Amino acid sequence: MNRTLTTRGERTRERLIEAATTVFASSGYFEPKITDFTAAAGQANGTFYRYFVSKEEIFLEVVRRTNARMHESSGTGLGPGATPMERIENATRLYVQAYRANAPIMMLLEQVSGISEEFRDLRLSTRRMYRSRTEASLRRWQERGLIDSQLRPDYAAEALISMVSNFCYMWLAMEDDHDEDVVVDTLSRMWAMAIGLRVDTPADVGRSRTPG
Amino acid sequence: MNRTLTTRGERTRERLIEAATTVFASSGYFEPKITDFTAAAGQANGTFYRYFVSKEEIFLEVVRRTNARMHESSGTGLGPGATPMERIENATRLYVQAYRANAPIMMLLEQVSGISEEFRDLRLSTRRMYRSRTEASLRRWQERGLIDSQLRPDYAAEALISMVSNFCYMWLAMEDDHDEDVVVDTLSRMWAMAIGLRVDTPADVGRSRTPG
Amino acid sequence: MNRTLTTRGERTRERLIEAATTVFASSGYFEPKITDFTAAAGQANGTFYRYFVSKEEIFLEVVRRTNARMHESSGTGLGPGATPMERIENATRLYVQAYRANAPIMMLLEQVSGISEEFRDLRLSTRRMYRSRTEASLRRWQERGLIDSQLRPDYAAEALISMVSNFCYMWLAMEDDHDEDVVVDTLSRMWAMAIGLRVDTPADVGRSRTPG
Amino acid sequence: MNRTLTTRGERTRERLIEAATTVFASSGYFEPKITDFTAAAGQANGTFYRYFVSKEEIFLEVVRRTNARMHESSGTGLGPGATPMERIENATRLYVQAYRANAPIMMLLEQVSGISEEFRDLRLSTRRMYRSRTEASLRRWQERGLIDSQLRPDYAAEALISMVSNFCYMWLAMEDDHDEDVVVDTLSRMWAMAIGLRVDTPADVGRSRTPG
DNA sequence: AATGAATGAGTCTTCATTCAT
DNA sequence: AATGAATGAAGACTCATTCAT
Repeated sequence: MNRTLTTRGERTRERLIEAATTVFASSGYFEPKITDFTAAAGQANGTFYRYFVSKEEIFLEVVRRTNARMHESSGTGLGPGATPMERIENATRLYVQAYRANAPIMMLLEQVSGISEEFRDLRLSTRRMYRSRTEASLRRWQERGLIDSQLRPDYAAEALISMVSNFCYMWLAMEDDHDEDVVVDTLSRMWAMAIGLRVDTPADVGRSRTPG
Repeated sequence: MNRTLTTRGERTRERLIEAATTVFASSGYFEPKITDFTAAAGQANGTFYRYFVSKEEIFLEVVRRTNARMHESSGTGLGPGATPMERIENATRLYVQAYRANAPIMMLLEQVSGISEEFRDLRLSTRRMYRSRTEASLRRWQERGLIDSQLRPDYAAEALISMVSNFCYMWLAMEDDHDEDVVVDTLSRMWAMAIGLRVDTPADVGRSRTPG
Repeated sequence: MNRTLTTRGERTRERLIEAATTVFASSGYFEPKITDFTAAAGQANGTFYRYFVSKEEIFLEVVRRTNARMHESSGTGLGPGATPMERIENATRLYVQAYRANAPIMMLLEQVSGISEEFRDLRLSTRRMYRSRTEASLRRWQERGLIDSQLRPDYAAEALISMVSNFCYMWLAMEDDHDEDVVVDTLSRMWAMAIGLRVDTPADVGRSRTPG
Repeated sequence: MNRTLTTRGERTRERLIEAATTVFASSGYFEPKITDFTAAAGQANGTFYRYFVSKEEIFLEVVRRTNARMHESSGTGLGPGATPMERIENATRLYVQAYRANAPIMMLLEQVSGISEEFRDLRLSTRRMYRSRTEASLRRWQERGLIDSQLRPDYAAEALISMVSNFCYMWLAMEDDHDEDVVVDTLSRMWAMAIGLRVDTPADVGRSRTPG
């Protein structure tokens, strides 16, 4: 296979990737046949093999692009003076929005992550990014005494990412009809409280009943 | 197909299900062929069709049994005097243990839940049970003023189940090497804190540093 | 296989044949599986092989009985003084009625006669009987100068049997809605005329227009 | 499946049909497997499915072509001045010859006409053509007073076609050794006489012996 | 570079037949 | 004699991949 593509070749390859994204999104990973991609791209079946060696390969390309979009969306955009609560809310909203925007492929990746090392790594790549950022924040906030010092940042980060990502997954996969603002508020609040960050609560909750 | 099986037939069917459980657990849903099940059960290939019409059907049976085991394991066994914290810890431990015990099939179900309504429903069945129990508890505790009254119990329950179940999934799917006790302690603690339940914390955490 | 059957065995065998007759009649020769016969007879599948070695064998038995019924129905019942026309009408009516009564199997036999020597012979057995009777009648009538002397009795007999039998076949196979009396009258009249037998016709028909 | 075929594809399809015609003719409808067609056409087994979805479909195509040939052969080619007797003889000869030329498939069609609506319709298509032509002729001749006015043209046409077609079928199916000229003469003569058309007969036949 | 025809290995599925009870 | 479970050969069909144009 010739590795250097002409402009025309580049365009054909691009079309195939776009077609595959659509096809994967609507039919999952297993159902589509090679010819579904070429048909959707308006190409002959033999053409596929000029650019990809297998369904797996084109899927990897599709996922890589989705991952890239997820990464792009995760920049905080907050100044250095932002409070932890602001950061949590901002990160949660960005995650929820990015997940929704890329839901079909993200969910697909979730499902196929069990079938090979390579898929698992791809699925982990985005998660690891969120997890390590979260862990770093937790450490910083623990050092500053802002949150529960007893939590292990690594475990806690994993748990928080689980909460948010799996909530989104179930929400979108199972077609539950949630309101985005309520979702973001609830997840942010629980996130903050789970790590012992001070959150505005009615004075009478919990603590007041068990006066020191 | 004769629906009433003899003892011998019952035993053969049972063997096939057990074999399929093993095969699914180690090879996933898509890789196994019908003959893999019959070979593992020491039966001729045609025998499969006496008891099942397709791979999907035997998988459903395998999952139903796994779900049943998950349900069985979820009884709390705690007396009426147990505190919320005790209940959370107990439930978390039971869930983590049940998940570990049935990990291969639970994870598989996670992965195939996208390929058909029926699989999705089966995957939801266990989740729904946990979610509704959780939601009921949250309502009760809110009524008694023990936890944050601002949280919507339905969203919060979904978030908590997400946190626990997806933590387990990632832990076991990605072969992270966690310690069960730390997992249970961390998840229980975060669960409790996330809902505003009073948790033993060092007196200086959070609240004291950010005085109103 | 034990050849001498007990009374019970005899009954089972009989049930299988009856069931097979029904099944063949409604589903043709190729569609039915061995288990269809046993199921229809209320017997276990293995039982079939105690009495028959194959579907072909039970079919032969079914056809033999049908053939026997066709043979029984073909006796004329007319006295020695009957006229040729009376004999033709009687024979035609008996044939048509017998064919109708045994239509499903007769038609089936028609269809399977191409698949083996044995089936062909069975199909020919009834036809041969009718043909040789017809041929004999034609010869007799030719000797008596009652009919066209130029016709070869063998060919003519074949043609007449073809006319009647195939008319019945198409009638019943294609679900044309004919009236039995009209069928019998038309076939009898044409039969008689075809062999030059004097038939009552309006004086002006044919002959009168082309006076010698 | 791409519906527009290239020249190469067209040729392959054509080869398969020709091969199938041969295979069906010599082995009947049920015996041949898909691979028999492809092997006979020098093609790989998968190739079959590029052009046909099933054995039934290729059989239908084979029969359609045979029917087309039967239709083509049925043009009389006689001028407007031809006598009814000439027309009957001509039509009979053409039918007998066409039947012989396409005997294997015609006989096969006869046999499979019982297994599906579609086959039955195809089998009826040729028959219907002959029957309606015959019926039309009979009506015309009745109007002109040339033949028996008591016969119902529809029943009579059916009977005549039965006589000719089933004679041919038995002749060729059962491998009787008939002489084509005798067959045509006999059938034509009987056809004519059956409808009361004046036929050259020895003056002493029938009528004279049984004086009113 | 693109096409679409051809290939054939890999599976599923049926069902006549045998076997153990 | 009867049962129904088990067997496995036979054949259909799919589809990734190669090939000729």
